[in-house]
Amino acid sequence: MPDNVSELPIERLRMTGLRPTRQRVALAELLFGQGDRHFTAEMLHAEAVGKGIRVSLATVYNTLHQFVEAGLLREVAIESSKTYFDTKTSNHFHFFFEQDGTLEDIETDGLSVENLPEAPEGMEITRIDVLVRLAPKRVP
Amino acid sequence: MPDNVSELPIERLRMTGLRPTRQRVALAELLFGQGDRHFTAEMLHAEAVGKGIRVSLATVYNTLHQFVEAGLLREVAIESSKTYFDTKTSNHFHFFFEQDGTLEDIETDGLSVENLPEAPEGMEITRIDVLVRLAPKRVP
DNA sequence: CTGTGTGCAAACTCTTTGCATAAGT
DNA sequence: ACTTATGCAAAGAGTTTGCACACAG
Repeated sequence: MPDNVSELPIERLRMTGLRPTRQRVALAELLFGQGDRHFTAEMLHAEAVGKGIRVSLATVYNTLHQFVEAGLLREVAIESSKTYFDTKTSNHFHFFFEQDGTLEDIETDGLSVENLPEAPEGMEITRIDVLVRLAPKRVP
Repeated sequence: MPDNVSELPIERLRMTGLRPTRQRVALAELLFGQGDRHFTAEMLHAEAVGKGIRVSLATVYNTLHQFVEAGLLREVAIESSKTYFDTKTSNHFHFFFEQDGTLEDIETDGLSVENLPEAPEGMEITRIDVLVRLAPKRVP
């Protein structure tokens, strides 16, 4: 497993035209090695440094934006001072836990928005973001 | 109309327990005098100053947060460095124009999200935010 | 009068940038 | 070699805070 797993991100980067540098490959391995993830630049930087990867916060920011541009990541719209990213780029929705500010994918199969009005003249819909906000149920 | 219109914000503020100071009344008049509005703290501050209202940016920030807490305003979740507020507090959705970063209410009574999964154990849904992202239609 | 609100400037957080150095092809 | 990426520190944007003064009740 450790043999070819490290090759995958390199391919992925090459295909997007990004040079597979040490830092980019390491970050890609962290991000795409496991299941879907939600995180901020600082969270990823801390994780990388914690695992002995030498990378600066500025490079993490640069890399994340490059990944978004390349379609490997997307940003999530929440009202927070921090920017959240998501490794799942296909159209899907999120639970947002207000208590701790974490995100979780909504398993989406049948999910849809009904009775959406027309896009205004000359505009087209590029994406629909749905954020379902959750709080601990208070006992009545 | 110009007679009692200026009284309304005062009532509104009293009911929420906020003292109707000069600045708060002036901001409330700007916000609730017309139809629904979407704006940032800086936008509102600029508008107020432009109309000769003497108020500091810090007070605008404080006031907006107090209004949110009082239920007179709500924040809108978009991925932007700036915080957007909305004078319409009832549940409704938004168009987001990616080109210029502006917001618009979606006029719909029938709009709904279908097949939403259960909230996780012990959690309840506090709100559902839907953001329909629009870009200029490109000619095929 | 008494206590809350305001203004200002400084502090803070998150993010971006400029430039010399390092690394990929 | 040639070009692009990285790291660092400093700058930048947006927002919050602390404290003296002002104002509403």
